[in-house]
Amino acid sequence: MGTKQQITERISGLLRESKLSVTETRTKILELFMKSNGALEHSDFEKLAGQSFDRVTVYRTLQTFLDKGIIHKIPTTDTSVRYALCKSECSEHHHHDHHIHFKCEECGNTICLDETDVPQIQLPKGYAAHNVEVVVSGVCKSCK
Amino acid sequence: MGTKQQITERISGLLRESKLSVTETRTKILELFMKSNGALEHSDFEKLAGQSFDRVTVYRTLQTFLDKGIIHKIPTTDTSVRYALCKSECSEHHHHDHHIHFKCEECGNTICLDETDVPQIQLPKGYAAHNVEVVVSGVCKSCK
DNA sequence: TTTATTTTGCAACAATGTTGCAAAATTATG
DNA sequence: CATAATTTTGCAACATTGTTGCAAAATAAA
Repeated sequence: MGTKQQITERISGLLRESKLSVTETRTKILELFMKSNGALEHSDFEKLAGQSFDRVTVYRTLQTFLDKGIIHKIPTTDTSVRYALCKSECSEHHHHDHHIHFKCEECGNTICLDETDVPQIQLPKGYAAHNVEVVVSGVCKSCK
Repeated sequence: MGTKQQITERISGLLRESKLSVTETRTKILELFMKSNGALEHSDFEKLAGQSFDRVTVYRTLQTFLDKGIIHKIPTTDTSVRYALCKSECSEHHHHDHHIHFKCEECGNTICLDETDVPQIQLPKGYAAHNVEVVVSGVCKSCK
């Protein structure tokens, strides 16, 4: 993962590429994403290392990251919203989230399985598919 | 779909099978599910034909139906929760929702595609799959 | 360093979901 | 069919989650 220094520089670069000011809140939130390899939800951000950020700021920051293609949402069956970092192929105008998500029933973590292909779905006649979301639930590697 | 009378009887039977009292609220909500072939969200129920039901009653009714395996939830990327009727194979203890969902970007409707197979997903080693949720978004038959 | 722009935090609000409890409706029993 | 036991409903009050406007603070540009 690199040193703290390297990560901070990588984050600054990422923000500048997206034409966003490099601020403390944004840096901390991106750090958290990089540290955790799973998906995060809103509440994970408020109790952030040491200091606490305003709820409103967190909402706006996540929305900004979504708009710029830095993060993406993962579908859930409850009212929570989960976010994960996008891979480099994503950009503001072209989203490319073609990977599946795995939710562990034991630890509750949701992770992106980047190497697993999204299957081709044979839809009935008359339907046009633009995007396919797959969420598999079960037991993950670590909980087995 | 049968006459109004037949539908009412079918609903009563369904409720009694699940050991639930046959009440007006429950009947109306199940009628709405049967009339609409798509998935419904909470707000669809409150403005229900003629009369309006208490929000709390609707929440509790939907939760009860979920518990009994009469309806199931459909994953979304926002905070809304969508519900659809289960097929007959579902029961209180064994859920069998192996069908995919289609969300139309034009009309906003979500429907269950019962005939379309859920694909086999090849997970990385160490992962055990219990359930696979697939939501395809695009343009539906009617909106094309 | 100063100015212009962007971001943050607060307050206030809106929407959504939950809990306890008494009244009403439904079901079970004699 | 009438009454008792049980379940469900609706209200009030509250908790949680998400949104908007605006002035102060932080960041970027000159």
